[in-house]
Amino acid sequence: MAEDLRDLYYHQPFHESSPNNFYSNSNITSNTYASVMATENSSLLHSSHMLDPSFMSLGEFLLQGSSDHHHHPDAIARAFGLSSSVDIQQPAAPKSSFPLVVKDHDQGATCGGEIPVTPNSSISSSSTEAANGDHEDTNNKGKKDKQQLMDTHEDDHESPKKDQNKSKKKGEKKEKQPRFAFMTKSEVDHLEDGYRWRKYGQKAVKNSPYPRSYYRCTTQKCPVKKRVERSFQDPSIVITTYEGTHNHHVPATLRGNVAAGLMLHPPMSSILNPTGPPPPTSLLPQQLLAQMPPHLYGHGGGSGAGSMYQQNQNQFQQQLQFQDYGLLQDMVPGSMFMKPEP
DNA sequence: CGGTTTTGACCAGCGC
DNA sequence: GCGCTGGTCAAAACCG
Repeated sequence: MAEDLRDLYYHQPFHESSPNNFYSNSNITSNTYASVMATENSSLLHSSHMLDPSFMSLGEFLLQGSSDHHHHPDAIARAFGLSSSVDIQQPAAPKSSFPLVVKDHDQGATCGGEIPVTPNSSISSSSTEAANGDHEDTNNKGKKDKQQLMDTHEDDHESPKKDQNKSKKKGEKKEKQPRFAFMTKSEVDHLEDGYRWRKYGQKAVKNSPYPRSYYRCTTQKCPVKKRVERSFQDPSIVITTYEGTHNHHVPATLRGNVAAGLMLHPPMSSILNPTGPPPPTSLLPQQLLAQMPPHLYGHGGGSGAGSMYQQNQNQFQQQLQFQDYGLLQDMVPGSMFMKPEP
């Protein structure tokens, strides 16, 4: 069953469209969607609902009523490695479409981002690897092992690369890091999440004009990495994959900004409670912001620069002048898909 | 000048 | 064994 689920999840087709200048960090689109696509080692995966082919959108998930204990909000926090609970309300979101996209903030009409799915369709390209979990599960399994080993070596400081590789034991298995991916409708690839990231690689993606970028948390000894790539079938969609759990708090220098950003960002509030008052601050832990795809709470910038965040914040404020954030009314099924343990 | 990004090279795993 | 691919390294370039 898990395999079926993964198959469904991993074979999300995307609309084909022409590339755009997704490298531009200067623009924030009017559309920002966020969706969680997959996670490993997540307690959420035990929910029988996740086995429903219709799946559940992030919005649905987040907003699942407390009556459904399978989807207690705490599970979300747990999924993100958090501890705080969230008061979540039931959305009136359709369940028909798939994959699901949570509309973050948007100018209303252009709530595209809804990605129709053909059950038998498949994504052959690794450009969708983040969404294509069997890729990650198979191809990356060994690579992740290597990766972790290399990471640990990094901490040791810094023997030549070849020595690092030589010193690796083949049999050693890397501990599986919790991982989750998000689909985001955004022109900005790398979005501010409160943590500082350093780009350490970029690779061309097979069958895609868009490269995949590799980032590592700059905090010492923090193992968290993330990959950012753009869907080649819908270039407006960014797929962000987080791997690992931060072993530290959000960098202090960014906290204020992030927190401030939160206050200014209706999207998150709307997601949690579309019609009601802003949620209590306790509902928006920094960790949640940091661990969640940045897009869920608005736009962020590149690799953790405060200036970038400031820039985005300004842009967001500009958006505020024109937008009505009626998030959940327009919410379409999103893509919070929890990838079950194999 | 320190931190970040870019980018070509390198390596391991996998399929054939 | 070979080629392909994804992931990472690390020197150079870039930037504030």
